[in-house]
Amino acid sequence: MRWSRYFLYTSKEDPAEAEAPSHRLLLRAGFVKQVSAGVYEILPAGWRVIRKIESVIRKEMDRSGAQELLLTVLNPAELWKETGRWDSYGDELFRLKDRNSREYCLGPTHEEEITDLVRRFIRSYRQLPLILYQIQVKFRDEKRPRFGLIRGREFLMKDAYSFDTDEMSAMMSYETMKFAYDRIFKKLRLNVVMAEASVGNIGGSMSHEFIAPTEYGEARFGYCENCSYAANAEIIPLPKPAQESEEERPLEKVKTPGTKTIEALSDFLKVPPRKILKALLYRVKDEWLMVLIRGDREVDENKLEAVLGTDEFRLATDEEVRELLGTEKGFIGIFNLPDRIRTLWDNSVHGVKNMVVALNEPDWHYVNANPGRDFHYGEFADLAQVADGDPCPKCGSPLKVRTGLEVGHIFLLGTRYSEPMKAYYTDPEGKERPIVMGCYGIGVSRVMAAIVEQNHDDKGIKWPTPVAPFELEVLCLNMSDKDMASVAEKIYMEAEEKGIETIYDDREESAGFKFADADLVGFPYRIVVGKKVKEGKVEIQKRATGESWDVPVGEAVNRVKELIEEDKR
RNA sequence: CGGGGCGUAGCUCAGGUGGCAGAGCGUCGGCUUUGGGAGCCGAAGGUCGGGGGUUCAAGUCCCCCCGCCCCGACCA
Repeated sequence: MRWSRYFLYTSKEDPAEAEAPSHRLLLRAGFVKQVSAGVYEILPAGWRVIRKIESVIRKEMDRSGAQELLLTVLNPAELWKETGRWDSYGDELFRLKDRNSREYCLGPTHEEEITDLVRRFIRSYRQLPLILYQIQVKFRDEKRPRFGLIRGREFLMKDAYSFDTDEMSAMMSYETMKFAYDRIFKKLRLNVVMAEASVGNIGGSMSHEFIAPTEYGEARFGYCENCSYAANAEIIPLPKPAQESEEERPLEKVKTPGTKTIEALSDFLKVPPRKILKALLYRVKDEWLMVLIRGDREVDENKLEAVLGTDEFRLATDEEVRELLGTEKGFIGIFNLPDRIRTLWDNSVHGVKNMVVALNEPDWHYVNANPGRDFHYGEFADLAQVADGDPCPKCGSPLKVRTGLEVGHIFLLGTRYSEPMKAYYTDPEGKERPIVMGCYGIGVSRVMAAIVEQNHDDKGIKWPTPVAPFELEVLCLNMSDKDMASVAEKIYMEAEEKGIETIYDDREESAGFKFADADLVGFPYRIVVGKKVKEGKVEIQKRATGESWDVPVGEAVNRVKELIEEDKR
């Protein structure tokens, strides 16, 4: 491909709206174009990357026995009503009506449609197990699309679904997919951690997330370097710590003017945050709940949701705190509580001695409050966000907690969909049984973003060879120099002939301009044709490492071919 | 959905107290230049996000709406 004819237009300046590196670089280097919030066009160079990612996925899915098909984007509402998700999916579902007022949605995922398809063809245990998959555009009307391709409202996804006769067999399908995913991410040169995850709304009994560690990420996960445990932070349990052995000091009431935050109170009293009892008032449906947690801890609202069994809760407003407790936020405590307030004590509070506790009186705190003597614990629960250094639930070593991007997620669904949709098969005894399902997703467009997040520097992208839009760029530094241009042309033709995916920068631009563009767009190898052609030499440069080699003109293409093949192994 | 920021040329942005619509980059034409986003000359390019209002006069002040980004909540 000649760059002078290629639909690839870079920009010298960072786009104003982008912050995350992948968002910024994919826009600036001309891979994608934004249409509206969370909706992107994928331009030719970007599409070449996507197609390579897809082909890696296809190869591994096919190899594991899965069969590709293509479901519809337009889903009839009836199927979604069968599983109850027409209502429970909420505003995230793009809904529309046809000219006859029949209701549809744009598929955000395809459990309903695939289950409908399978129940029409699968009748016998002899037809199972079965794994079907597709690569298709998905629609989710996210409340907050973010970071370009990382969280879009329209995005590409590979979704696979497994169908088995029983839980045991389903587990084997699940394991098969786990191995396939492992191979896929390795081939994509994406560093991922497989983490235990919660099943969430989709339902089911077991789930793992494949998280690519990145600075800009939405998933928090913890992992243990000692025993290789890894899990999404929201499901890592934190036990009650042991009782502190500190001697109990006498209770004291202290004036603490204006100390509305833990930080301010800690500074004022010269007491570490972990010695402060933090109290948060929640509105849960129509009831009140006070959560007590150590001052150095944050509430993980996913854990709170799991404990409460509902997501219908929020923090109380300033007015509600005033009305109910007669105090201000920052001075909420456990004393003189109205009976109708339920309390939940986070495990972290257990055993802490000589705490600072508010008493629902603005500008006053107790210091040296002790359990048993000055107050009594209530119901304990695990509600705290996991932090770096918390103990591994398997072996007790300190965990590392990081952020990342969830690029894949697999679920053992059980009969969550087959049961309500009556997807049954007949077993060898002639009895009807529900098919046991699993589902397996990879965010294809998000994978492209994740690769950029993990492979870039301040100049631009460094595409790993297996997913690069072109493997080689031939860069002619001066198009008006006849010798240079003809050598560059020859090298370009030779590279194409030898099956190297090559882009030839034949644009009439200055050397600096072309180098800067080459770094930005990030093709893994380039052959620079410059002044050294006079000595019969050109320069090979490797984007990932910055290495370069001067080689004779006649050897350059073969040398690059070797390097590329090595990378792809 | 709550909080914050922004919307002016293709892109990045400047335009106190209301008074002729601007710069750099990019584009087009010409000259010159070619190992790290070159230089000079010239040109084209705008419903100032949209609507309403105040005013002799609105990019600027007021009201309503829309869009985009960031934080939080939410999220297979």
